[in-house]
Amino acid sequence: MSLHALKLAPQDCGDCPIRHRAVCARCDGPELAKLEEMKYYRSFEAGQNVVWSGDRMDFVASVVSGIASLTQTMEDGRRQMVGLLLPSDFVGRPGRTIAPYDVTATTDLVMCCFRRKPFEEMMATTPHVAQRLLEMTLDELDAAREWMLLLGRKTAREKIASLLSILARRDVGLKAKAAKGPISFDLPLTREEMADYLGLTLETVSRQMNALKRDGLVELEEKRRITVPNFDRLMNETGDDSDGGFLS
Amino acid sequence: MSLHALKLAPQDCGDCPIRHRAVCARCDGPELAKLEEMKYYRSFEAGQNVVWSGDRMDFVASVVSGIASLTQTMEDGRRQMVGLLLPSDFVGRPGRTIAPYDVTATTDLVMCCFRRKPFEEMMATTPHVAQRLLEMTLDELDAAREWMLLLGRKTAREKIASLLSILARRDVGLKAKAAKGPISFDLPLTREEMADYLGLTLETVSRQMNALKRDGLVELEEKRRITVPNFDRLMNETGDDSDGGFLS
DNA sequence: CGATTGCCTTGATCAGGATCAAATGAAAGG
DNA sequence: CCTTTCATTTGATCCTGATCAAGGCAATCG
Repeated sequence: MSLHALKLAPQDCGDCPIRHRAVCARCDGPELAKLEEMKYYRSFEAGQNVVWSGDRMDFVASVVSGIASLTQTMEDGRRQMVGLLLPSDFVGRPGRTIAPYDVTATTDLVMCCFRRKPFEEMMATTPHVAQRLLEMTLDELDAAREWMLLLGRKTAREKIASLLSILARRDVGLKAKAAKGPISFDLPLTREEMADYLGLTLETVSRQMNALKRDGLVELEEKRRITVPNFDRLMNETGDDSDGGFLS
Repeated sequence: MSLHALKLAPQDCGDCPIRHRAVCARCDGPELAKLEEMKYYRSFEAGQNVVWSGDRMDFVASVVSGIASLTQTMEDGRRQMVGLLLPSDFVGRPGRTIAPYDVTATTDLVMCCFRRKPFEEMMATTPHVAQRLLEMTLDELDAAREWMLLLGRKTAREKIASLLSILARRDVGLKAKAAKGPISFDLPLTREEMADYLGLTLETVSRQMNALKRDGLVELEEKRRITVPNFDRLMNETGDDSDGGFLS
């Protein structure tokens, strides 16, 4: 029986473009058994809320399948996505009981949960877990800072191109990128969610998507099905360095 | 003899508005001695560069005094600040040798450094240090996400008000905030640095600063000396929830 | 002392996205 | 089949903040 969240070690998926965020990549003795017995699963439908900002959250979890988003909302309704949780990403902060953001299932979602109290106790006695969690958190911090550059300084077109290239990489892997073949994938976000991710309005997202289509940078056969004929040409629109230094 | 970075435990400075980020708040035996013998100090003048993005960085450090900033720059020169390091903040990522950002001394700066290799070794054998570092990193991640909301969704005026209220809190503490008296502090940033922090141009920063002054929300006797007569009125301009849930 | 330099302010104009409004299209339901 | 709903597109207009261009002011230096 598989312990999803715990078995994914980075070295197990060398090609994967996403930084895997297994809770514990290195422990395989009693700690794993302890985690195994405290875990449980929860499923959510697309659009369903997982926790509200301000709620008590007495579990930590990692995403098994599907996508969840973290969003912040201002009183007047302005919204900003601040995190996008992909499979194997971790959510919940040891030591903090109140959720600081809304967590929402963007697609159908399965999470592997651990009650916070025993998880924290285990962390205190198992150095590997704390270290792995630190690594993961540092990766997330780097991603957040990349995102800050996007929000603060990129144009609408660059923002869209950046998001699409992130999703393309995630779905297809760096190998495919190197291969320079066309890349196809499903957009897991609505126009509005994309707008919340990018700090734009949904109208601007729509217009810029169609602009990229007009310019032949992407093909949009079905509104939510994207094909990128030439990844490098898309990258040129992102404003990022050509190498796209994504992983360390 | 003081081990600056290590002696600051959160509970030692209850009033301080800034989340202290001591490397090790809880260890006080052999680990402290080990850290003590591997530490060394480096000083920088205002404006001086500490590391360039892409450089090899074979130390980790914590800020003793002064302010440093982390910035990202695009090829065409657009710049975004992604971190502001205040005293007791930590910089440098265990496990990563290449600096992902430019680190610059914004004011005169003293840092307490540890060579990376021995620091990492110590981390591996001292669970408290990894746990403390995890806490600090999670705090930083929360700050980054707050910052993302600012960059993505706030107006120029709200951005300025937010920055000023952060600085005001830092310099004076929550107690003073509660006391509702006027708050004075020195701006440690130029208009351009503020702009890079906020995702604006320096002209817009200048205009909005003067607008806040005209509206009586701040007083600017000397361009870099700020007085906030009524903190709550400034907070109302930030767009944040009134409570200003700053710490946990 | 005048010249230079760095930082800040101010003004005029422009443009990228936001906003408001309406239409389209596809899927779901009665 | 018609209606409803939701996601998306498209159009017209507006406005915030960017851009371009000068000018002020204080500190520093020759």
